[in-house]
Amino acid sequence: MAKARHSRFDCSPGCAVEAAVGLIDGKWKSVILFHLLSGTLRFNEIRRIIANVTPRMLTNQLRELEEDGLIIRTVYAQVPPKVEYSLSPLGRSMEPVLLALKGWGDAHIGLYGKPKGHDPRETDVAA
Amino acid sequence: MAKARHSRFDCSPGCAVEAAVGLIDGKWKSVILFHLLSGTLRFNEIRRIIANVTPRMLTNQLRELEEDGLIIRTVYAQVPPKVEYSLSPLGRSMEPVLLALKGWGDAHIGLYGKPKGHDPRETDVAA
DNA sequence: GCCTATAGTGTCGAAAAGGATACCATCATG
DNA sequence: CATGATGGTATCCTTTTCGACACTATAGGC
Repeated sequence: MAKARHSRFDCSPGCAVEAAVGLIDGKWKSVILFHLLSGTLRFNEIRRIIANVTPRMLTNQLRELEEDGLIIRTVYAQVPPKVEYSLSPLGRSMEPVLLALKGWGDAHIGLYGKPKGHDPRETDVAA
Repeated sequence: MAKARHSRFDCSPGCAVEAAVGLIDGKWKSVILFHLLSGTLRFNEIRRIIANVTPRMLTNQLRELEEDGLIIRTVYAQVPPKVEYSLSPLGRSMEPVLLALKGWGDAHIGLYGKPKGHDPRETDVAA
C-alpha cells in the first residue's frame, strides 16, 4: 500500500532535498535506478545483478518506483512471462543525482560503507 | 586482494550509490546538511528552521552525521550552553550531491511530495 | 510425468525508525 | 523565588521496513 511519505510538509528550502531523497531511499531503490541508467532490465536480471535482494523486496521497491513515476514496467503477454523495467523520462532526469551519488561514494566510501575521511571521533571543544 | 568476505559490499557498481544514500537517509539528515551548507548553526537554530523535528530526533540525526564524519560539533564551555554544528570537509564534499538533489526536487516535485511528470497510472502492455 | 524457467505473491515475525511527552542542570534576570 | 534560555535525556509506544521461507501458474523440453 502506498505509504504516506512526505504527504504533508511545510516546505522550508531544503524540503525539496528531503522529498527527492524520499524517492530514492529504501534499501535498494537507488541501486536499481543506477543500474537502469545503463538500459532496460528484466526482473531476474536485476535480481542477479543485485545479489541478496529477495523477490519480495525487489517487487516492492519496483512497485514504489513505478508509483512515483520513475520507472516504466512493460509486460509482454507470453509464457514464460517477460517483464521489462526501464527508466521513465522522470527517472532519467535523476541521472545527475545518481551520478553525483556514485561519484561521491567512489571518492569517499571505504569497503565497509563508512566514509574514509579522518577520524571523526573527537569532538571539538572551544573556549 | 584483501577483499573481506562479501558482506553486502562485494559490490557491483551501484553499491557506492547505496552507501552514499545510506549516509543521508533518515528523516532529517539531508535537510540538516543542506542548511549547514549556508554556514554554522546552533542546535536550537536548526530546530527552528526545521519545524516539527523533535529534540530527540534532532540529537539522534546530528549524532549519526557526526559519527559518519560529515559534520563537526563544537561545544563552548559556557552557560547557558552553546553548541555549534558545521560541515566537515567531508560534509562539504557532499555539496554537489545536495545541490543535485535540491535542483531535482525543485524541478520535479509538486507541493505534495509526489513527482510531477506524466501520469504513471497505466502500465504499458506490449505484445 | 517431471524438471526448468519466469515473475511474481503471501504470511510471519524481528528489528529499526520515528514520534510524544516529560524531564534535567545551569546561570542571569526581575 | 520564579522564569526563561540552552542543549540536550529518558521513557514509552506506534509505525515502517526488511528478511526468510514457502508457494503459484504456465508452457516447453526430455
